[in-house]
Amino acid sequence: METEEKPARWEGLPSWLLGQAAGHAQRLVGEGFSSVGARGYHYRVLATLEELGPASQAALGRRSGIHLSDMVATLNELADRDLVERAPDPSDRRRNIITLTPEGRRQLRRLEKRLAECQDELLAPLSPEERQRLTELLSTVLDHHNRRTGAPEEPPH
Amino acid sequence: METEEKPARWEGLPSWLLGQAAGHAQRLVGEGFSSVGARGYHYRVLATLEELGPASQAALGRRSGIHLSDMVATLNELADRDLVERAPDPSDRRRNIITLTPEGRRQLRRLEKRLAECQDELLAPLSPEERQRLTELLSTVLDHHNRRTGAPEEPPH
DNA sequence: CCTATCTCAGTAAGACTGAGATTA
DNA sequence: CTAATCTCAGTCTTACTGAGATAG
Repeated sequence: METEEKPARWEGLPSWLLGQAAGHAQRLVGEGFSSVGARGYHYRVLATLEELGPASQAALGRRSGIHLSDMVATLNELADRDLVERAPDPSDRRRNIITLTPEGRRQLRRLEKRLAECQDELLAPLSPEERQRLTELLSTVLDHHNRRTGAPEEPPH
Repeated sequence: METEEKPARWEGLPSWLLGQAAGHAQRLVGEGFSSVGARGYHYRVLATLEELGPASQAALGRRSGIHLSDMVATLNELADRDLVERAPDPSDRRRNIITLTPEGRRQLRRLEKRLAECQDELLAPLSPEERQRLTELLSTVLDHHNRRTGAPEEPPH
């Protein structure tokens, strides 16, 4: 009964498959994060903050790869929820010093738990060897393009 | 001198790798398309139109997976460039019949050429066997999630 | 009455651009 | 004067939501 639906001509293209798979990944992770009232930028800032310790917004942005202008909005949201504290730096009054609160650290633990669960759900149909293989192939592609498109490194000063 | 930059803790996660790789893919394809004044939706509509022949906006949307509301804007743009023609359907006055113009078909040929070049550039660092393997792994993941998330098929009627 | 079709306005996330104010 | 820091207000793409008008 015509349950047949031939795929559109673009559905076999690697760029399409990547986009679709990334879409599922983002949906899963996004759902996991939003189930505890967060989104991707929140996780990245909290994780960077745990790694660096108290830091300026500019330092957080450089390390996490988030633009300064987005950092402002993200920190507003995190501070509203008391997950970080924003205090002026007495030794350089241009800066804000951002500090992870105990509640922020607990939130980070929750987000990392969700994140791990999502990875597993994302790769559910693959064996451990296949998961490894996929990760390697993606890393190879990524290294190639990050080299020629300017890695997460400092641009011309 | 400290050219070392340890990756952030999330940079090895499959969901992150997928997102980054998809980002490169989208950038490459987007650049290819915009070099001839188009974007992704334009290609998808033109390709669907060539496959279906003249069709209503709703039919195009169902087949191409583009929302009706986005279809309106996309067809406005394509019609402005004389790549499609929009004419009322005399036999059902709710409908518009969309037709591919000769210039639209030429544009589609250009877009498909760009698209093929982009796939090659995207997978440049991989051997033919690796490209095949990556495609298979992605398809496996995709099939899994499309089954449980409602495929591009008709939802509850 | 109910559904299909088309249109318009708005949202969301992530990434990015530009401008301005303040201070080193 | 230059450069760094922070803030605010936009843009862009893809995808989706809701409301309304028209017509079958």
